[in-house]
Amino acid sequence: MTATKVTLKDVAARAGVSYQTVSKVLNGDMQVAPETMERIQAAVRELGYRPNRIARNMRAGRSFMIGYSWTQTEPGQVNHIPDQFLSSMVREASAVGYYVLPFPFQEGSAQIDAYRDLIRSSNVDGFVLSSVNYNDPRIQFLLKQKFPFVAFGRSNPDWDFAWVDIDGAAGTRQAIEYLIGRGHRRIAILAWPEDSRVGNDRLQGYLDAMQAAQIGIEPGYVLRGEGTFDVGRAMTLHLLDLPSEQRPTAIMALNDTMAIGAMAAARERGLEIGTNLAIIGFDDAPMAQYLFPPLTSVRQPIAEAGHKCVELLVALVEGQPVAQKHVLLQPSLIIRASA
Amino acid sequence: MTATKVTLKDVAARAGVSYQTVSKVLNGDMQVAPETMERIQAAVRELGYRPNRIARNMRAGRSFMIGYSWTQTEPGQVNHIPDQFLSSMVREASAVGYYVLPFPFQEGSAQIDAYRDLIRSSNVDGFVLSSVNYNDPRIQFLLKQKFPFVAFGRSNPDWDFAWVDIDGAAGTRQAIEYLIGRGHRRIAILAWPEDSRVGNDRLQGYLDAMQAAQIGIEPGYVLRGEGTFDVGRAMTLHLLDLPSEQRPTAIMALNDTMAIGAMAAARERGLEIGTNLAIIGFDDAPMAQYLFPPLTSVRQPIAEAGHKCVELLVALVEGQPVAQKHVLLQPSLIIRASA
DNA sequence: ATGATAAAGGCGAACGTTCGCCTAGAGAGA
DNA sequence: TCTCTCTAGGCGAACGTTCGCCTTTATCAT
Repeated sequence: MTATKVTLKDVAARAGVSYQTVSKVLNGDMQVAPETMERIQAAVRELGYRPNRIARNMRAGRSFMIGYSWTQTEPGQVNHIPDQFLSSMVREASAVGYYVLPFPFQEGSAQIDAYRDLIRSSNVDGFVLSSVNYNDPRIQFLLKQKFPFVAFGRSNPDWDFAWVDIDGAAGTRQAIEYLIGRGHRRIAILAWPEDSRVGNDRLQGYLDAMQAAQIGIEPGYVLRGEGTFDVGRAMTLHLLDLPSEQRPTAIMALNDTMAIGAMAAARERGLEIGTNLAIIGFDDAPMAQYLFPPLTSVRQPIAEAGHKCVELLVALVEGQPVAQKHVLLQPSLIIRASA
Repeated sequence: MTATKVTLKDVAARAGVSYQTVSKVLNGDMQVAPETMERIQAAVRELGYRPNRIARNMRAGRSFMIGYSWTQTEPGQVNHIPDQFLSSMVREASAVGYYVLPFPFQEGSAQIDAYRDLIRSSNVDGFVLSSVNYNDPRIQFLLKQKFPFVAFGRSNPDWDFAWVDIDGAAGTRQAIEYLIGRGHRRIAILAWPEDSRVGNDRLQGYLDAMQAAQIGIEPGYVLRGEGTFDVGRAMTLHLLDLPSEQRPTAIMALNDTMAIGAMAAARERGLEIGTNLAIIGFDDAPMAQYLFPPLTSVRQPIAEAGHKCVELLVALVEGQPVAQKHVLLQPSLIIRASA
């Protein structure tokens, strides 16, 4: 209705009280006569008053914003995770009166500068970090600054900070146990470079499951490389070209993109996936269900992770006691036709 | 270094001038002696001063934020578009001194309430809308409020507002012309319900290309339904079960998800995709290249669209003259093995 | 010498809140 | 009647900027 901004003073004038009184009444900080209350509420309604968030934040010395920088998916890479994670954070943040402020991911020292700038300009009350790894400089920096943050993912064990993570080892273990239960013994794994914390975590699940089943780890079955289609395909071709008595009967990849590369390789070698060769991925990308055959994969509770990150961060920011600073969520194996 | 917030007054005290002078100097609004300039800059550097954005926005009566509500991808749907679009907006906004404020998409009247609230609370200076359709209530509302916004997508032709869109008709036309050039005459199209503006736009390209080639439109070749895998598969099964002299030799789908459904159907009928049956999708989802066979698809310049939306919106917000209120971007056909 | 002009910088006010303290009046106990 | 207490609400200040206007001093032409 009114084009111009409605302020507390406008409401106060209409209700016949001082504007500070309106503020207090709306915030429940003051007892007033029922009749006054009614007048104030009517004025608010009629004018369509909403508190000016900027002024409120100014006064509070806070911004009620959560900074979040995310690695954009490189074009051509299949990655639905960031999208889902952000979406879930936005929903949860909105529910508790916060907003998520996404800012561009940057490489090198510019990255820390971006975080520093946001802190100094009072733009955010805290951060959620994703794609964390060993020795993450952002964690180091924020710890030193004593600035509130929550990491989605673990880092160095001796650093003390709040994190939410998905139990990658458990995911892989579940998948490998499933394969073993189906009678597989020669199980290969397409893993990531050693500097990837997530990769090592997921790999550990493989090692654990194999050992628990008393199957020796064949070093030649543990391949490491970047998590791309091409690498997954090349590794699988290598495995399939082993002499037939050494050739694995099942292959697990640490992400779906590699698994899809593995499927392509199997097709090239004329193998029927799911019968001649079992393949399992990790991530349960939306496309997994539409592949031929549909890909068995480990699904991560991404939405819940986003939710937990925000919940934890808000508690930290507001100085509430935090029940548990570490949240480890369990993934689940989605069984389809590929294994 | 300093844990506490550094303000203009701190800088001023150290430089030995009034804090207003510091403000003006930093904003280039004032000439000072070179020596004073040097002292101020040194103080800024040493204290690590950054202007408090909240206070600055308060004074400016603006927030330098762009509101953006996006339909989260339903789990199981393949949609990389929103992710890419948001990422591009964030980058561009950051380059011109703005931030993007994502807020949750809501259904029904709550949706307009969300926009209204953001306006009234002075939270955003403008909006970018995506997933617009005919009679979009958000456009109606924002036009009435005279609040700045840019739509990613067109709506009713008689509404006057700024938009950025991708020329869907041109994309489909290009694909159909390619098919015709390869000798196809019996070309079917898996289209969307009639209430979808985007769907109708893309369909028009099919009609245009067929007419230009003087190929009559076979009504049975134009199928409409939701853009899902199951619908795409069902439609394709229907087409493939036509008597052989009526069976289409090529099928275009208005998105990749339907095209993947079509591929599944073709496989079920024992057809070799790319030789016995040509299939083309739309969107060029990241997975398209990894399908078997890799899917020919129409790629949209999403990043450029995000860029243009922000550019246009910022011009509107700042009252700069806008060269063109309508931007129509051209998609391109990515040819792979499926057609 | 004098007034005009420009350069360098100070000062008060305002943006819209919230917060703490103050006050006018009413009611009540002695 | 006097004081004491409670209630309902007013008032000034402050958050950190930016903006407009004012003051001081030096420079210069007359």
